[in-house]
Amino acid sequence: MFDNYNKVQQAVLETTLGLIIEKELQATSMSLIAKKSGISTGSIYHYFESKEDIINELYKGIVTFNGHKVLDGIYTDEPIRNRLERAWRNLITLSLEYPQGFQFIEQYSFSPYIKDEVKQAVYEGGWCHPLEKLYAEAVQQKLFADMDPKFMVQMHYGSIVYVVKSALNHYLTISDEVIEGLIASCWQSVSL
Amino acid sequence: MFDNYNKVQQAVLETTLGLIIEKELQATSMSLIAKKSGISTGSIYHYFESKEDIINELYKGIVTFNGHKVLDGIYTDEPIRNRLERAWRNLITLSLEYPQGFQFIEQYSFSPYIKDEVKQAVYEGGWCHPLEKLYAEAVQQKLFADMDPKFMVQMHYGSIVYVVKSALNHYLTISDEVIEGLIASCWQSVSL
Amino acid sequence: MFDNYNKVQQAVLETTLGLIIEKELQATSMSLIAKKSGISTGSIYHYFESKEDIINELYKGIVTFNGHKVLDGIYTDEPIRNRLERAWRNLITLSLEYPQGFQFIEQYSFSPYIKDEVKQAVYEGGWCHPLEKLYAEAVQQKLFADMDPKFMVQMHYGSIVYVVKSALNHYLTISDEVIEGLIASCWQSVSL
Amino acid sequence: MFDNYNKVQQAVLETTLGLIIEKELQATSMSLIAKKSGISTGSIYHYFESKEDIINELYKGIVTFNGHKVLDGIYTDEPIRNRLERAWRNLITLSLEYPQGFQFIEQYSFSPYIKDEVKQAVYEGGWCHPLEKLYAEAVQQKLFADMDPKFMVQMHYGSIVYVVKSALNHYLTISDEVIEGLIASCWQSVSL
DNA sequence: GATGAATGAGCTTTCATTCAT
DNA sequence: GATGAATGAAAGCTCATTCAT
Repeated sequence: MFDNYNKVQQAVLETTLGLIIEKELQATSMSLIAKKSGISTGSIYHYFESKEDIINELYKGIVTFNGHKVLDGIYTDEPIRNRLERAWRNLITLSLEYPQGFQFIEQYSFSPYIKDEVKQAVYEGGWCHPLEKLYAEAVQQKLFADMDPKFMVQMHYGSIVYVVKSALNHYLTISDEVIEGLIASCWQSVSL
Repeated sequence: MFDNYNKVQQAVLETTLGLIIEKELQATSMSLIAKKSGISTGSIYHYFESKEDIINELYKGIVTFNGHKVLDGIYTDEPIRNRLERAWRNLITLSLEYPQGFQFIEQYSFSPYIKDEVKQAVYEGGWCHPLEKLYAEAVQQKLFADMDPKFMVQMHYGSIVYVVKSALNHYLTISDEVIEGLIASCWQSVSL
Repeated sequence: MFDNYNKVQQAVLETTLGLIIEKELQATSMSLIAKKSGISTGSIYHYFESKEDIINELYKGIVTFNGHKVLDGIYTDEPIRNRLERAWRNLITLSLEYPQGFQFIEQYSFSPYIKDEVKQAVYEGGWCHPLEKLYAEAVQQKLFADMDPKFMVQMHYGSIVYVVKSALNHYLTISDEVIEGLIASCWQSVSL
Repeated sequence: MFDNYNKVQQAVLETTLGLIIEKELQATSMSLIAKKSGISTGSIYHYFESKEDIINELYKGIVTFNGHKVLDGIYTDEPIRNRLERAWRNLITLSLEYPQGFQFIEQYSFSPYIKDEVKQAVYEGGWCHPLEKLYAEAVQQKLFADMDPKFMVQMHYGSIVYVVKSALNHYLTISDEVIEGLIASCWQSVSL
């Protein structure tokens, strides 16, 4: 999941992610990360500036990883609908396959612990912009109503996030049928 | 916002909410809450069992408050569409007027710090069930496609949450037009 | 056990004794005493100056009570041996019947928490002096070796205390036979 | 006194012992131990699990130390009387030379703060068993009356403890003569 | 580069005591 | 005389971070 980092950093980031999801940020101490990852605190501080730095790198790493997964296969010459639906399907699959990363982003995208400059990455360096372009195209092709693509992306992203969240919280059960309904509803919600 | 609590508890809950949103849970120490609320730590512990207890009461209080606000004016004999759209409009207004409560629920509904029994309140004691009933009616009246009301509520809730979130993060700007578009999209997304 | 005190004081002293033996002095808080005794903290402070005062009164009260019990029936015109053995038997019975008072004195007679002036009560206001007089008589009657009565009292008191202590700690089992052996050994240890 | 421990642990244990005797357990705070021992609280918690752990290790350490001192020179082929009297003399010397350890055991051997498993050490890992064997031999050799060796050990231990205690409390003065009288009385008390 | 013992500020929580009612 | 809410200093303990080895 953290391909841009060296082995030590990967071990730290993966261990930290697991601990934060399992126990909460405040219960995830450096010494616990050290013990679970097998890296001494001294070494952790050699590769990361601080605990805050680890969390922020984690955030960046997950957003980057998610971006690649979501955008996988959307730069084709197929019709927009196929490509857009593929993106949303990618997002659903990703969230269910990597629930820790999904939960982490959900839980900490509002947190003051994540620096504002890093947060921008979610919106600007992530998959938002490419998707917004797809929406803009759909508007141009008169497929979608003339609304701000940014707005539509957030709206649909929210739909998906909450259905997945409910599934992870065991409030809903996700089936193929549900996924199809979700994707169809997204499309229909803004169709002309 | 916390009408069921006495004055001391209200002061503590309101102060805590403000601090958590401003600084993060882990940076919100009891002594800071005491100093800012003007209640001594001893008194805080007279009214709350622990820090965890404060956070959980905060959660419960906000969910209850939000529930009343969202459901305000939906038990009329108007057509379903009016009542459902009123509920969503209530939610949007509420989230923009009380952004701290909104952010808190968003950030901590996944947190292990909130006890599972308290989390259930969100789904079961909150506004979800009444809204699900409205959706079930709409399905029966052939207004909506035959999908699980729980699923539809979550989907639409997610749409609204993410649009509001983007606005609070200054990624989007919300106008009346945006709100109308959002509500219309929700309705259209599952309409037959 | 605390006949010289009023009802409120008695309730406080008895509750405190029970709690200290069960939980330790440091785990016996004023609020716990208040809750268990049914007396409010305010009232406790009306009748006692401080927590330290309660403990010291407790000490005095137990020592006084024990003194009466031990000396019961020794001011007769029977031979010294009968009277002395009766005193020791009284002590054994007392310790087994009121183990909490016994333990408390054992545990706290060294404690800096008990004021020095109060501690003197054990030696001087308690049963030590009367017993020392009996020993002095026994020395005079050439029953006992010519040793300091104070020394002999402490020596025999120690014997009894440790046998009782071992019984309370379940290291020894006390039977009538054991008690007879103990008393006989005390007598024999200093006999001429 | 605490040879099995490293330097930091020794400093902590010795400082703690001194403070507890001087001020009482509840007045001996971790920060006071840290300040007086020159070890930071963090380090103390690196070497001990908790305050309770320190106290229990203290207890174990003293009991072990005392055991060696008391049993020193009793495994010879001299007559029993010499060896037994040497043991008691060792105990008296020890208690007067290391009064803090002596007082600590006296004061806290009843305390719930000391775990039951640790308390057993006093009776079973300490010097009691070896001494009980000596007594059993003395019984077999018809030197002593046929009584439970455990009982006799406790009885004599109590005699010594209380004479020493009285001396430390300045109620008695200990001289060589007193010590001789004490040892002789112990022997005589159960002699046939 | 790697280690983990050492630090001490700061955490949550308790508790003896006071005092308005 | 009785109450118990209120106080805040101080308790035991944790933990991000440093640095000698």
